[in-house]
Amino acid sequence: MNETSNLLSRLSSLGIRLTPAREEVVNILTATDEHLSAEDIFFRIHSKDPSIGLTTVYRTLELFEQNNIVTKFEFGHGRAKFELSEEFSHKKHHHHLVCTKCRKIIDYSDFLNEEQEYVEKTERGLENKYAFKINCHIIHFYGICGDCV
Amino acid sequence: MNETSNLLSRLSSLGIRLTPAREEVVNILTATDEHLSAEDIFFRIHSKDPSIGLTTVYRTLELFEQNNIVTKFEFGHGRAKFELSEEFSHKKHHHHLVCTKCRKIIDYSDFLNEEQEYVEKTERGLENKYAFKINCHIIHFYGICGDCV
DNA sequence: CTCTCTGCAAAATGTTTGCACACTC
DNA sequence: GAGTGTGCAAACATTTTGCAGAGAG
Repeated sequence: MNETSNLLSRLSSLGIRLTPAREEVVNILTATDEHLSAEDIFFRIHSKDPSIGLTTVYRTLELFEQNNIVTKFEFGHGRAKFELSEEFSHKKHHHHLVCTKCRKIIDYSDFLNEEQEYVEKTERGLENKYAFKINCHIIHFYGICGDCV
Repeated sequence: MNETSNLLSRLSSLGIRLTPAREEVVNILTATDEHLSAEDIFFRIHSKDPSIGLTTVYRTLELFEQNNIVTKFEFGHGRAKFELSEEFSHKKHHHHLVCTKCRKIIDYSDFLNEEQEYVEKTERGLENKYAFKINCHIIHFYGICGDCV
């Protein structure tokens, strides 16, 4: 079973109907490697099916986010970006490298062993010390990319 | 030399005048351990000096951010939060533990050794592989706090 | 006198909500 | 027929900008 059928069965098991709008959002997020904003997604949908509105895109993304189907990132500069959650994405576990000048975002999947070791240790420790149940983590490195120096 | 005089000399070396509004922003950020939004800062200033406007607070924060005096965080939910950069803060190097239910933010300074090892290795590796000059990193752990279970 | 800093009001931006209609079960 | 999903327009919240005046050097 691939990620997409996995996603579709998750939707139906949650009782979330697969309407045309939702299907398009899934398609777009599945097809891209970029980090898209709600408006980006809306424009791409709009070129295929102009009857679908921006509001629906927002509502779909919120619904998906609350069911852990998509993850919302705020990299700064006020516009949230969305990507499929790891479970439904063909992308590997990754983090983000952000150029603070041109705002380019690079996904990197390097150093996962080191990361995992650090993250596991830290998560356990934080859960104990602060009585948290930790669900996820984000790691962003910020800097200036080669094109911007 | 403490952090505050350090900060003041940085401002003057940058040719940034220490106006009353800017001084108040510095005072408030120095005095607090919380993560304040622009509006939070504005309200605190306003109770001391009602003549200072929200616009000036935004402009001051932007100026400070661009000169690495404050760091802007977007934890989600649309409102940016500001804190003094490490160099000027009495707080230790720390990261954030965020409750996704009540939005509480805990600063933690634990596991810094493990972190440093991981971060140094990763930074060096990323700089080489992606031709970046990395300036900083953020690590956020998200979960549900003890009060919210 | 020039340049910086500011407050105010207005604009811009990104996102959410109210409502009426359409569609599904 | 009840409940879900939708588009549109309006509302909303946060942040930014234009402008004219105040203040510093």
